[in-house]
Amino acid sequence: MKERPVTLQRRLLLDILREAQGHLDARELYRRAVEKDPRISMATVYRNLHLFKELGLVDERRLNKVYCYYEIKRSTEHYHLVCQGCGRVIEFESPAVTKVIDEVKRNSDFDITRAVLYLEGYCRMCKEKVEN
Amino acid sequence: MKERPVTLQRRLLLDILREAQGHLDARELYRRAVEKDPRISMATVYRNLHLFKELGLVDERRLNKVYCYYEIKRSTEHYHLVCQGCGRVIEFESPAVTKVIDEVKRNSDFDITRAVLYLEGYCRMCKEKVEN
DNA sequence: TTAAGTGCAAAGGCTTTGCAGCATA
DNA sequence: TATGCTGCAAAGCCTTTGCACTTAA
Repeated sequence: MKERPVTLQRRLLLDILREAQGHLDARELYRRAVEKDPRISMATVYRNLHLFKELGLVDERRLNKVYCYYEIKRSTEHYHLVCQGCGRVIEFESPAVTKVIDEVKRNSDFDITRAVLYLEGYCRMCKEKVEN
Repeated sequence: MKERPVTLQRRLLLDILREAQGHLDARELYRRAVEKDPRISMATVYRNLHLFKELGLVDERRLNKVYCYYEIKRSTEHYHLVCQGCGRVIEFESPAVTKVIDEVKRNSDFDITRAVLYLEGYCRMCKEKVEN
């Protein structure tokens, strides 16, 4: 494996991602990073997000938005629920997804490496707003 | 409902989408449209894709790519399998997905309007290439 | 006739890249 | 010291928008 220097910027970005405990987009990650290191640049954010992804440290998710969300990879697989009203993103786990994957594996010649699932809808608050 | 003139461009774009029987991105849709009408512009493609989406005629899918795929809406729900080797996109249906949705509905306060699921992996051909 | 759509070109928004200087190992 | 990273600014891409002209109804 190639040597990768541990720079201050990398440490900072990973710390923020870990602290965030959830999906951040590049812009938000940058915003938080600048608070601690005003000299950090957007290019560094993007370059390191790509690196982290390559190293398997973070997951990149495109929740039907223009930009991506990034989050520290965790041991348990989880999926997302996106509220179309307020944009809130909620995570959930679902053993039933495994069944879907198995079903597809049986019926196709694909080697499945990743399942991307997200559900769109309205959370309780936004649902009520729409009804009134 | 608002009056919507049926323009030549709209007819052409819908025809292409219908013929395609699957996911096209804006660029490819434009490429095919230009063959029949060299004067059509990319702006028209985008404007009409938005319109079709709004009218519920097409579905917009972001299969973890920079751009979106568009496809004519069909009666049966289906999902996508994307090969990370060659980029091929294969559609599949899965009743098991319904179970996942029901599960989430029961466990959350969300009103779910749409499920986005796609699986990534390697098709048989690409799998073999990787192994050799 | 007239409201709506189209083409063109320019601008937007997110992301990538070239390059010179800087930092890690 | 040498390879690799950073900041900056410019460029790339996909998508949207302003405006004058054209078209469907």
